[in-house]
Amino acid sequence: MAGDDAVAALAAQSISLAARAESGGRARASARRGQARRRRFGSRSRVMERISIDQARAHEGQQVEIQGWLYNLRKSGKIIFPVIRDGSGLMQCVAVKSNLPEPVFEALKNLTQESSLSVTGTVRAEARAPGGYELDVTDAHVVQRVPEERPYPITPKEHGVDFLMDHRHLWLRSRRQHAAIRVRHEVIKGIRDYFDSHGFILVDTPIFTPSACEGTSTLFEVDYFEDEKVYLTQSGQLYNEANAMAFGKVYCFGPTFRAEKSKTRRHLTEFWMVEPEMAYADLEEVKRVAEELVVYLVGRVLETRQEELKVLERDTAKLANVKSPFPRMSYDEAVKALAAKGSEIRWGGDFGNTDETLLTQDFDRPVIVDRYPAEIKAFYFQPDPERPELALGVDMIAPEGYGEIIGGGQRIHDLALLEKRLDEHKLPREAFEWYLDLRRFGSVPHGGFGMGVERFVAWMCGLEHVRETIPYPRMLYRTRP
RNA sequence: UCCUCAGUAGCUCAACGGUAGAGCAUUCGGCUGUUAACCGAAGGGUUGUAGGUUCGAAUCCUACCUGAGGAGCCA
Repeated sequence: MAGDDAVAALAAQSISLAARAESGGRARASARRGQARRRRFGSRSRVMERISIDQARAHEGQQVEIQGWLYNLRKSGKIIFPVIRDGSGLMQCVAVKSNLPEPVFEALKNLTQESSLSVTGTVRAEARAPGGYELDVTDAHVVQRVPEERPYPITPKEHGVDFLMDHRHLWLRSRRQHAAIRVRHEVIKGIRDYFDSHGFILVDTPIFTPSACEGTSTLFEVDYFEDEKVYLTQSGQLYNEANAMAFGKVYCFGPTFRAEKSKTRRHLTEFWMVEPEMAYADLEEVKRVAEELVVYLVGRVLETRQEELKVLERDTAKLANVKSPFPRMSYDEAVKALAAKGSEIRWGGDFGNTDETLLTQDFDRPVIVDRYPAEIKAFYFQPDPERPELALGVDMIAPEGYGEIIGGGQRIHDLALLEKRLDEHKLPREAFEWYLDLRRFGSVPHGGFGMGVERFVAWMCGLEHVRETIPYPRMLYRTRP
């Protein structure tokens, strides 16, 4: 109620401001103020419903009000077509000069892009309108008119990456960005639904951490109080292991930070990661859950976000192939396959981006690779019992060049072995005492994985770069807006 | 950190050693079914910065700044 009053007051104020700019607009402004006042007292709310554009279908033939922003305006003399967006969709409106009070028609006709306004009118099915419905305008109220001295910078034509990134706060209003963020929303919701319905408990891990998971070179350092240094987390995994020993099956889900000086289409310095961890789980169970999650998420996006994928011009046939079982291979087999394809990889090296693309090019779904050389993996991986030089780690590589979307594996549960590994990696024992406790008090085999949300969403959307999958991307040389 | 490419009107680009131009955006005019509408007109520039070569530099050279793509590293 208080919100409505505030909007009405703002509308009245902005109309009087707009009217001052017109010559002889004083009487009209006063008339408009009268309308705004009647709205405040709700005299019209009984006959007219305020709807969001995505509800238009259910209000065919009815008089409704839409509150939004001017997305585009096409003029043809005495008939104009303002396209309004309200966050839920786009609605083409039709304003005919002969059917409207002169000031209303003139205000609409001269409106600038992204000016905020509310329009009232009748919803009508119309094949010529994008979306299938349009609004025959009977009244309109401009809330704020964007002044022409400084027009909205993002025009309907093309723009470069630098310009769009500098205007990210406005770029989010565009259709493609809207679609990508909605797919992101669906993926995040899907992740939560999957884990919540499979016996997992959300137990979030800290963002400020006292020490590194895997060495300090890729951590952002933060000044804490009294000369203390802390770091922004790059993984919740160590805490996840403690949580799994407390709750059985857990997941954490939040932002993570990597101070890697990576400058590619797959990297952000701040990105979201979901990390499940399961007590009594071995490598095979980790692989099973990872695959089931991915199949579920792809199916869900296809089911609920067809409109968005269409806007993004995503070839959904490629996503429809993503079903169980995923092809699986060992690191050994992967290296052989890559060598046969002409890669320069040698046993013991990690896969480069071109290697990842080569590995997946023969498949229409993600590829699961496991049992990597222990040397190129973190200290906490359980060794393969048959070949101790291998770590029971697993990666899932998405098709179409989207790269590694999941990394995980089985963790060391033996105290002596874990102590040995800490020494080998020259990690300070005292910082890991609490972590070692997990092997002292009822240690069990366990494992889990991490999935990067942005890479997954980029794959779903078919985007060239992960920067469009997060509202405000943080990258090597970009921290604004 | 390294390699490659690019900085010209608010935006996207052209001009490639000889007076800086187009489309979009903005303003004005026209159009009653437009679909990034269309048609006509106007305003809009220290060509990223600093040096250098030249009669003359947006254009050639050097350094720097900014951005993009890639490598390594990673989700």
